[in-house]
Amino acid sequence: MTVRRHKRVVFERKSPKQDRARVTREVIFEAAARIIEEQGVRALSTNSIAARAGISIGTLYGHFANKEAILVSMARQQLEFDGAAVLKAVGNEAIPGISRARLAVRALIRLHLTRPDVRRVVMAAHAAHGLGPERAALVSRVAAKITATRNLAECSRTQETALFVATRAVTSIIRAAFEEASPLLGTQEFEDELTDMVERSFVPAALGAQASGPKLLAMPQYRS
Amino acid sequence: MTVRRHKRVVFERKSPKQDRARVTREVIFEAAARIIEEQGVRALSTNSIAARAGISIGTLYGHFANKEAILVSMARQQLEFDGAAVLKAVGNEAIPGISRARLAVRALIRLHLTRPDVRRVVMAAHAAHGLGPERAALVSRVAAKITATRNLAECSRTQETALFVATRAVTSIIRAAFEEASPLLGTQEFEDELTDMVERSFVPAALGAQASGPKLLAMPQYRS
Amino acid sequence: MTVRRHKRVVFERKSPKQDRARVTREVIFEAAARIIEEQGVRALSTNSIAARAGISIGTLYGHFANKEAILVSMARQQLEFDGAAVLKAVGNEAIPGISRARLAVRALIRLHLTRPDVRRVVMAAHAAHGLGPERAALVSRVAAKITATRNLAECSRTQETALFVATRAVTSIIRAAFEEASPLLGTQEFEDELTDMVERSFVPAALGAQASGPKLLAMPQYRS
Amino acid sequence: MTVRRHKRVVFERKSPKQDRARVTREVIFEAAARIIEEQGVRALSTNSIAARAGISIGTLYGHFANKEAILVSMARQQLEFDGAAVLKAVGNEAIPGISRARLAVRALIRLHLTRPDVRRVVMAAHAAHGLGPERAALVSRVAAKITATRNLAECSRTQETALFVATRAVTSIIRAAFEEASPLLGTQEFEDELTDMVERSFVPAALGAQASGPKLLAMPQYRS
DNA sequence: GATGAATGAGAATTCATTCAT
DNA sequence: GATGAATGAATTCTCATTCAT
Repeated sequence: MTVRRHKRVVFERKSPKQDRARVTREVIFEAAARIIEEQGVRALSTNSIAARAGISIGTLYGHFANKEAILVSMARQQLEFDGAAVLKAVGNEAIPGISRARLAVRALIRLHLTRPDVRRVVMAAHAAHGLGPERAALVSRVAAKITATRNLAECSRTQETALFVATRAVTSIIRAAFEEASPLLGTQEFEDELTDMVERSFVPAALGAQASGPKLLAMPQYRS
Repeated sequence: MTVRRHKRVVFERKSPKQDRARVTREVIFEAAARIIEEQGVRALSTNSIAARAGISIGTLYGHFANKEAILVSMARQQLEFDGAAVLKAVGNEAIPGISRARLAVRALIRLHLTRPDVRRVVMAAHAAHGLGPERAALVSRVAAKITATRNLAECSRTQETALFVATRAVTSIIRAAFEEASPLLGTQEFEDELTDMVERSFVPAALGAQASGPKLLAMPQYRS
Repeated sequence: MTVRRHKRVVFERKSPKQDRARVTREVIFEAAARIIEEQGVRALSTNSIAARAGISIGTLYGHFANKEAILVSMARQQLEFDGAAVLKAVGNEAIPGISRARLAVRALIRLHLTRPDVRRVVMAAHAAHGLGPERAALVSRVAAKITATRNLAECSRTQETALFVATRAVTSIIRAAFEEASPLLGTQEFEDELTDMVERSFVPAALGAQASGPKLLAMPQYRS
Repeated sequence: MTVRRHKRVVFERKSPKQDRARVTREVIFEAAARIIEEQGVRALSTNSIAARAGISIGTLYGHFANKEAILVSMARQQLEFDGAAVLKAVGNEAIPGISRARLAVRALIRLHLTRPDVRRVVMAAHAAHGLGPERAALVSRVAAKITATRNLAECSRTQETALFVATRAVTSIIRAAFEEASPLLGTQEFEDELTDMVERSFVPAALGAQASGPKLLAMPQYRS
């Protein structure tokens, strides 16, 4: 009896118990996603999720503290997945002649094309919990990994601002296109435009400075 | 007794009935806004709105069919206001040396700095009701009015796509900055970056082609 | 000031004021009836009645003390109308060979075929207000008028019980047929059966005794 | 420890779960009945029922979809009970000299004497849900069981019509007597009259034809 | 750890009725 | 007498969460 039951074996990544828990969580996620897609957010309740997942409401609460926790968890999983997907797409240098920016934009558009309703709902929950900074951090981390391979020093503006604007431009515009049910979504033109936007943000300093011209008068007193 | 009470004065624009209704609606809007700001969306209920507005729940339902109708109405009012504000800002040529793009961006940032929580909630309700296209139409209308005074023909891309991307870039990025509670908000740098983005979108074809030429610093990114 | 205002002049059947009030009441009745028929009792509210009648809710309350008063009033009018209709039908001796009982049954069936839903609702309201006895009195009065021309003395049972059973049998069975959406409604057979039932109730004692004599085929039945 | 607690005993008809649910339903029924009797239908609300039943409103909704479902359920239970009661009464041949018709009539009157208000309300709800045909089917089934033991073939009219009229006559007249608070209720005379009516409906064909006499002129076009 | 009946605060909405104009 | 905005008690029903089994 050297090895205790329930004790994780060293080379085993996850114990059966943990695996089972993970499966249950996935089942819950999928149930929630289906309800959002098929019946809308208003039909999303802990009871409906449990019923759809084929588990009892008690079990659901054994895995998540409350309803919001489910959505936030889903959002985090999605964010992780998105980050990995973009990194993978960009890292794929197999196709020459296509800029890294375009690869990233393309990957993001594709990501947003799948289960847009679910994405919107879980991200809204994530944001509503004041986790915007968490998301920002993740986006920045991924962006940093990509740009780290290039020399960013030549850029005309602070890396951070440029990064922020460029990344948000792409993700936000895609989201806006969805919310407005824009016919542009899925067109080549849309991809081109976004790609250009990103690339333009990283035009060398000299050119950038020239392009943006005057910028003489600042914008003072903001107020709510 | 030359002038009777209750007698409508000639120059009154609106009948007392309409005015009263309008005032009540405004009172309801303000109450809803305050609740969102002070207690969050979850505390927003028809009962709480009526209580805060100092009217009975019955009166509230006499003015709006349901809770959602209130939010959608607020969103529409806000959109109208936004459009007017941007047009006014751009039309203001008093300050030379500041591009129209910058004026628009500045106006939008200022608009978003006011009651951001309220804006987020009402816009979400507006979008949730499938009114994305309605909003898109309004944005396009305003953008068209602005660009109509410039020669857009020189632009390298379809007017529509360019317009869409440019306008959404600005509004969406500002919104994203809010949701993430970004420290960039309110900085000069942020305004500069957005302004550049818009202006670059409308750089004449030739220059545009040149600008996007290098494409050396591909800067993709990520988001869920 | 011999003649007071508001005092009805003797030879004037109805003052214009009263006529107008009567018209308004009829308009209200018709509005209520239409709502019951078209949208069901649940849609019947003082507000919906006023709206449908094209008058203000305040005016409605100027004519009726409350919602129930409207229905009770409608029921009374209907009962009066029913009584008159039956009496007229029975009095019509133009068609020889048709028994008075049959004429009454026929008239009642026809009455119940008109606006059955409205009838059900207003009669239920009438009964719910404990006005059953009022209705009973009216039915008895009509029945008395009809049978008064015949020699009821020969009947084997108390006039009252016989009357009660016979009249209720007809009206109640017709109503039951409606509530159960019975296919018998409107058939000749149904009329025959009801007519027989009434006539049998008034068969002279001797014959009646004989008829009920055998009692071989007892046919009981059931209902909740 | 041969018998474990929580272990279902072999002869238990129903699982504890089902039993508990059944008890709760009965508690709800009784609470509703009491409110109807003591405070009238207008006091009947889901809240008042739950309170009176000593359960939470949530539990009530866990057992019934809505208020109407409770009443319809009560009506069905009552209909089942009534059918069984009548069959039992008729089957009781212990008392000779009393016709089956009389036994059935007597049973029905007795049934209607208990909780008349409750009966009226639940039956009204049942009918209002368009379940008249359901009720008709049950009545017919019970009537068929009773008459099945006798030769109905000799009857002068279609079995269906005769059955319908006879059964509805009894049940409807009893109900009418209640609604009108008739003093006849509970008298021997009333029972006699109803019994006669039923028996007369099943007088042999020959006699029946004779009794109903002329019936020469049909009654044509009915219309609402 | 799973179960699911029970909970009950609270949300949305209705509607009979009043009353100042 | 007409009007109809305002009232607010009352009603139906939901749903996140708990806890005994």
